[in-house]
Amino acid sequence: MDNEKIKEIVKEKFTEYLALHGHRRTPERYAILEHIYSFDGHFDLEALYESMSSGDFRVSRATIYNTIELLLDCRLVLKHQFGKNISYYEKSYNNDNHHHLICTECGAVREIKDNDISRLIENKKISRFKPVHYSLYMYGVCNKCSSTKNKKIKNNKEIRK
Amino acid sequence: MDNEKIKEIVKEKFTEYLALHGHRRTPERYAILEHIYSFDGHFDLEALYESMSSGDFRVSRATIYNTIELLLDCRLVLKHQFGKNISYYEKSYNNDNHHHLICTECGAVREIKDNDISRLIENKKISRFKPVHYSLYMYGVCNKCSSTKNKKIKNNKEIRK
DNA sequence: ATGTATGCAAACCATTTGCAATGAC
DNA sequence: GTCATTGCAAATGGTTTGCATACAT
Repeated sequence: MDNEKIKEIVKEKFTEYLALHGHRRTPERYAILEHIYSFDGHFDLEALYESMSSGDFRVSRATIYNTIELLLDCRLVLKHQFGKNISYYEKSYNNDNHHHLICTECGAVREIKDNDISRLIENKKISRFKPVHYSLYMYGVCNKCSSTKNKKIKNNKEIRK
Repeated sequence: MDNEKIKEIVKEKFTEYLALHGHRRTPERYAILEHIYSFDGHFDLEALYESMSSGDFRVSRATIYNTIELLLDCRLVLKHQFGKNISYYEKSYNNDNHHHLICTECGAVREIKDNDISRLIENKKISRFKPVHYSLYMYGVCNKCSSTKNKKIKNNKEIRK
């Protein structure tokens, strides 16, 4: 789908959400949404802040933190915590379901799709719980780190001989 | 399995790990492992610290933070981040694979088992990545919050009429 | 004896909060 | 005009770090 069309739709959805909850439609909030839907992949809020600071609409950190809560609540943005003490986010509208591979050595995050897994999770019926969304994180060692790690352990063994 | 037997096994595994990596076998490290395997469920490190402080073996926060890294590395403990800016942990040996239901309203965390999902994820072949473990978090609304939330939105609508 | 591990306190840093000024309604 | 929202700066709090002391090897 055309990216401009997507932006239009998410803005409409945001407007509906704001109205429903009695929140004001401020230019800051729309600028943040617009900015988030202008690029792909994960981002943290400091990066978003800096990226917007150098752009044409500057907003404060406080406003970014406030607005991201609204965007999470209306499901236009997803939050991830991959292990470090920092939160990452990604747009969620028109962003197909995917799972995350996280390298425990270097922290690299890769995305994969698997419709069988997705379908099974989405169709899971749970008593006394209304599922809204889910995150599947697979931790392991990426190709790049795989050889390095074995070397390290081997070295330790050698040292102790 | 008998819990004392489990403690014995995990201590052995920890010893192997320490030897392999050239780390010392300090009483603090074993006391922390022993303590973690003395109860069920999730815990954060502040709770662990306080729990151990009132017990018979006091360790510093720094040592807890250091030791938990080792226990994560040798896979005797699992780390979770359920959305808040705090990390939770749980023992992983003899702790059957389960998934987490997280209520986005009240933050309550519930565990469920689903062998079909587990099997599908565990058997997934991924190129250029060696999976070690995974976490599946399902976010939604628990029974208790389900009615409360609808009331809230309804009230907002009424107010705006 | 050597140097890793511990304990303490200070530092760090992502996030939250308080408050005066702004502006959406 | 009212009060939610913004921006700034200070506060918070989980986690990390620096360093002197202790102790596993």
